[in-house]
Amino acid sequence: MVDKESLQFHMNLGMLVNSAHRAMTKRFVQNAHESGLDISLDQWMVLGPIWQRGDASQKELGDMCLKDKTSVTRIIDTLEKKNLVVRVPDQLDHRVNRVILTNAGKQLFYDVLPVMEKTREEVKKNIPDEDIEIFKNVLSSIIHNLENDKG
Amino acid sequence: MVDKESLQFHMNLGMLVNSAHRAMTKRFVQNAHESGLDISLDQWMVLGPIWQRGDASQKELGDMCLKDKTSVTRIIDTLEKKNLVVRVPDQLDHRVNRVILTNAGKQLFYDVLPVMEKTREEVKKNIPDEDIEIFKNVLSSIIHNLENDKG
DNA sequence: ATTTTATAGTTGAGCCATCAACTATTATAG
DNA sequence: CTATAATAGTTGATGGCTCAACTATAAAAT
Repeated sequence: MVDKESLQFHMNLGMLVNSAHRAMTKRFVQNAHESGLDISLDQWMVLGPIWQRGDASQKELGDMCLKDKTSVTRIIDTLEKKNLVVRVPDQLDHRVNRVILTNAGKQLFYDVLPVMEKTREEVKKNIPDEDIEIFKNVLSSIIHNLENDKG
Repeated sequence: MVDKESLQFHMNLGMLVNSAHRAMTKRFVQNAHESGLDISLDQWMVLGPIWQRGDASQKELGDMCLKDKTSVTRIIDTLEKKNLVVRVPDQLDHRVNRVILTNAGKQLFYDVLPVMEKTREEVKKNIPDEDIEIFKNVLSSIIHNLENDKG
């Protein structure tokens, strides 16, 4: 229930992005839950690149997901506790872990795909494709504008 | 450092929003820190409506900020610890707290305003105004699409 | 007037983000 | 070869989000 006043107040860019982000995350988790699947959006974000590549170091996962290495460590911790992935020490570089999917992880990945698709459709409902394109471009520009975290 | 591969992977809407959101939050906090101010974006989001109204119940703050009541409770806890706001029991309805700014809270609000403005400019740099408008509209539509949390 | 229901707020648990400090390993400089 | 620097990952602290369960108060139903 978003009344006029709050919406007006929230025409502030940052807050709009914040709210949209939380709404999307929440809906994804709810949809997954309704399908009997227990996974967070962040866990899914990490699972994707592992599936895509077969394996990935935590560093690579951080780059792909634009996530901090600390976050990756803890998400992998959680995924490992749930027996969805395993860490395998890299034989060449002993600093790195290769993260690979277990069979349960692969299964979950396939199960979640339609949930992702459903959520995507709910999110985009009644929004013209050309606006979505502009929307994505603006997001990319913002990320680019803020890229130099330490600059 | 966002390479092509990760960017392509991230053309996924949800992840783009996620990343943009974190980048904006991070930059705001960094800018505040550079000005010697210690405040998070969420604390600022809550401070705004209190300042605007003079006082606000936690319920109202949640509505204005599109935040869960639990989140509001804890953000107010933090703000109270920092002596930026105080909870005053409502005399008419004993269930509600009126939250008001302390002098330190008001001072901080004014101090943060230029930081907010600076951050806003950094975020919007090189993005046409009409694209920003579409961007906001898409965000509003997404929030609207996902509004029925329990529906 | 008494039950029932709704509302405002709090608390605990689980997950994620950031910062800073740390270990271990590899790469580079001298 | 050794000292130094860079890289991959972990840990602890602090802050925030969500869910579910809870307390206290107010409003509605009968």
